[in-house]
Amino acid sequence: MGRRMDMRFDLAQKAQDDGAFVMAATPPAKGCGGQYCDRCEVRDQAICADLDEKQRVALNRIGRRVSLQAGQTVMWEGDSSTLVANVIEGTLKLSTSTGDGREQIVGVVYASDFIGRPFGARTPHSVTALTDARLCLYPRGTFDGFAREHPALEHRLLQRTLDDLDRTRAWMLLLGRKNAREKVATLLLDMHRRLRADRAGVIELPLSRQQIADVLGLTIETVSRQIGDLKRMGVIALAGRRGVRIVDAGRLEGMAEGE
Amino acid sequence: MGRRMDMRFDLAQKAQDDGAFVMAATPPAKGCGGQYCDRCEVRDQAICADLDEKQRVALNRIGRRVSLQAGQTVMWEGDSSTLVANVIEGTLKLSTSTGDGREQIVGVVYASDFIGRPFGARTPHSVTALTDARLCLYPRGTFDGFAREHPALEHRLLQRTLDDLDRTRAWMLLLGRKNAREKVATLLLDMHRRLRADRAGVIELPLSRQQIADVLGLTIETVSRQIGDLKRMGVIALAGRRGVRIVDAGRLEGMAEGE
DNA sequence: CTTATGCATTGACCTCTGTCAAAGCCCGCA
DNA sequence: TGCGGGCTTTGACAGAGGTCAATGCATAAG
Repeated sequence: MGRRMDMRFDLAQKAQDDGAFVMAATPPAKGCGGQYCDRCEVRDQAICADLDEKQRVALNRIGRRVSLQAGQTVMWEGDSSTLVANVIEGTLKLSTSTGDGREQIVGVVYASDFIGRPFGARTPHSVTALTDARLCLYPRGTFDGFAREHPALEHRLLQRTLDDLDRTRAWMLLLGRKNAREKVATLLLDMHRRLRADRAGVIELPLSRQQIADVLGLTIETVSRQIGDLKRMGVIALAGRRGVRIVDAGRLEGMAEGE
Repeated sequence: MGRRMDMRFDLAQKAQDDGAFVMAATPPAKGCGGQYCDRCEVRDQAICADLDEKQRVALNRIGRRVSLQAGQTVMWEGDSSTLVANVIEGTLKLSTSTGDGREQIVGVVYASDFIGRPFGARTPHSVTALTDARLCLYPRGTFDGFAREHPALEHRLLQRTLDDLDRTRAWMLLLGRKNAREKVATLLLDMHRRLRADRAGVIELPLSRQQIADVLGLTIETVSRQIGDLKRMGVIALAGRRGVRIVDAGRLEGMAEGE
């Protein structure tokens, strides 16, 4: 565990520095009269979708756009909860760690997803950008107040949270009861469902091997071996470090279920 | 896996029969004018806490009380979502299974908790009584409508769902990254926090060894060995099959964190 | 109080996954 | 185009936890 732990602390340190830098360097919030929303890429999927023009302008007034680079951390596990946000673009991870540095990724969020902990004092997990990303960021207290006054927003947030909970519980079955082969197969299928493949059918994974291991509760070596096996068996094909093409989806699905 | 699987199917079958029987045998719903709520044991903790008298009467009119015996299942994974409920008394488990019968308990719910999947078509996991229990049961569609018209109720539901999600994600760290000793220690501490100990300091676990294994992603044998070790080390004492007394809480906490 | 039944414990063994260590190979950079 | 560093792969080995099987022991029925 020594090796792994050291690496963790390096990463955490690095991310923290980067994160602090970016947050400080972001221009101050300014009222932007809703013009962002009009051309917002996710406005029909995000929790603000059911707000009318006037409400959206009001919400916009309390938020601001922020850009993140891959690797930057927006929120830290255990910190007091001061920010929430909509993801406009990019992929981020939610993660927790044990005291001795073992990490578990507890969620991966995509464009239009919501992050942060509204109505609560503490952030229960860290949030880190896996790719470059853009957020629509709100101060938590202000957002809470706005949400309480807009049931349509709260309802959307509830729906989203219920869906997250379902997905998270489904992932518990994977963590507790699936073996390495089933875990890797399930993840590849899951990513294939969420990410768009290019014309060659290749998807670009937003996760490194170590991060895949952290999602699946495995080590990087086991992940590497499983992916290698799947490639040798002709079920998937690899394109560089992050590219994957699913060659035999049926067989991969069978493997995900342990057949 | 053969042995385990057979047992699973027996259990599932048995529970299903029992469950069907009880649900059919329950007297039909009748308007009860809110008199149940007045003496409800959980009315200040459940999601109905913030409703006023009139609203509570209206909610009560769409619900009914149901008693369950230990082992009975109220909802099945994958079924269409037709019921939601408040838990008045007792402990229940939420569980999912793989196609070949491996089970994972994805949640344990106690008095005042909410069960079922509002605003969704499918029940994502089964719900089974671990002890005798009493529920305040609502038809899902009717409940959904009521909730949409009562933001105070939806807000409580949101808060509860956010808390559940936090707890569930914390459990993912345990499933993915903790070893058997840490898992068992964590569970015992968690139960000790939730359940009231008698004057001798003994808590009665609502879970059998197999169910503990299903919560922790272990086998019954590993759970048994770990509990045996903790007893031999003098960290806990056992009283019958279900009784546990924590002798050295500090040491147990250390073990839960992997020290 | 005795007995039967099912849950729990214990033991022996094995396998999957983790650990440690050494190459290998992308990919950005010069 | 060549180089360097970090990520990834591969190999050898160890050990935690799973599997199979037998025994022990609460609990409830008689």
